[in-house]
Amino acid sequence: MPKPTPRTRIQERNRSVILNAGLDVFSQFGFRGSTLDQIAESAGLSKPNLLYYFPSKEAIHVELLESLLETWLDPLHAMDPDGDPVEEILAYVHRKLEMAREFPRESRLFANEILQGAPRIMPDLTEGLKPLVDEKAAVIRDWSKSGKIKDIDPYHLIFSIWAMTQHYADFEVQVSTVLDGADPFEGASKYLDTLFRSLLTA
Amino acid sequence: MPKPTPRTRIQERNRSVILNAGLDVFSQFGFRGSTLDQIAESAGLSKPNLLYYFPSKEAIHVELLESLLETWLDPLHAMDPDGDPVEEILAYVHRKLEMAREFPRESRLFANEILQGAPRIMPDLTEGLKPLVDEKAAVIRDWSKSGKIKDIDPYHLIFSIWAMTQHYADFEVQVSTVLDGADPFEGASKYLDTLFRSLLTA
DNA sequence: CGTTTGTTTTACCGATTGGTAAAATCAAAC
DNA sequence: GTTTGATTTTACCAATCGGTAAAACAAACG
Repeated sequence: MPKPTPRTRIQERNRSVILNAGLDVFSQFGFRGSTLDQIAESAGLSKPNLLYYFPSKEAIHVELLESLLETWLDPLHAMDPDGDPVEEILAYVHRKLEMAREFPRESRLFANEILQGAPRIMPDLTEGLKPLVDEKAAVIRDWSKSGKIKDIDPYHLIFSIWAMTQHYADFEVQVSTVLDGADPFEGASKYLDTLFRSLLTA
Repeated sequence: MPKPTPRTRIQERNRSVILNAGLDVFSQFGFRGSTLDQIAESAGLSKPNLLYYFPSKEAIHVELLESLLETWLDPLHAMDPDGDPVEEILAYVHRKLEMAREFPRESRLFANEILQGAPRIMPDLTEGLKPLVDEKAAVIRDWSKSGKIKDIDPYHLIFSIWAMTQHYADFEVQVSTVLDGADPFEGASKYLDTLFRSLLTA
């Protein structure tokens, strides 16, 4: 157990304040583009005080990334092989879109990490994400083979769901510039429903 | 004319060497995460020698971004209102996917800039990208109204094309981890063709 | 040759980087 | 209310940051 549970309330509170500030900064500038001073100011603490709660800049980043990936894969985990194929896949789409709306910073943190070559999260990708995707891809393939949905590549289906839902979080600046004030997620939800429904059932 | 054409061959060659190195570094680490020393080493030049050809780190970044956006919007520009709607849209998809394969660094450079809030390219977004998207969205809307394609939100259609094609460049590490060696673009081309064809014609 | 122009290197600068030492302060238990 | 441990601040450090000055070098040209 390398991370003993925080003892006091102050530790609990300050650690979460720091992680929240770190999420703000890392999600915008990536690991190398972020500074401890930025995070400290955003957290309302002094820099040495940050380092009283975390041993290093990297420790904050790693803790954010690791707690992220679990949450990130939950919706995919929830895809039920025994449910109705079309509704299961569409439910996954909507859950993923909802996460992009609720946790845009987490989405951008992940995007930054992947853009930089996943130096800190690669092991979790091969040992956590890949097996899960393989498992769910097999489920989707079975649905295709048994004629319950159209015959499509399950991997690219999953990629396309990731790409389109995360796009609304990661490229929010661009999206809202083009839409000029309108709420992107409203329209996105309807559009994605139509898109994937027509793909799976046509 | 703030940028006089380079006079000598050495200038022409070194400027392009520097821009190429800058593209390597900036596309991976973003503006703030990149250093002049990194770019200099990647270019095989000394840092002061870099600054002989470019006045600052930012100047390299800006020049990369500006020359990028033109190229980036070309495929959308090429969408012909008088062509066959389905084929025009699909041609756009394939052109965009081809660009993601040929110019993944440019895609990641752009992604980094947007992730960081588009601090250096926002004007070009509102003055260049938005009007073009509005124009093409109107074209697509006309196609919908006249029954040539199904009734869909043209803005979200365009977003989805961007998201899915650029995903293969921006998230290349993740994609190739999951696919484990297979060429992503082969399957992506077929999948995207099926996806958008069924959306537009079903 | 010498001169001029273009190019590269050496040496350096102040500011900021991630991180540390240790004193000062605070909080809670005794 | 004092003692003990948790917390915060002050002062600092070596390394790296973006950038500059100026000398050294190279090339073209008369």
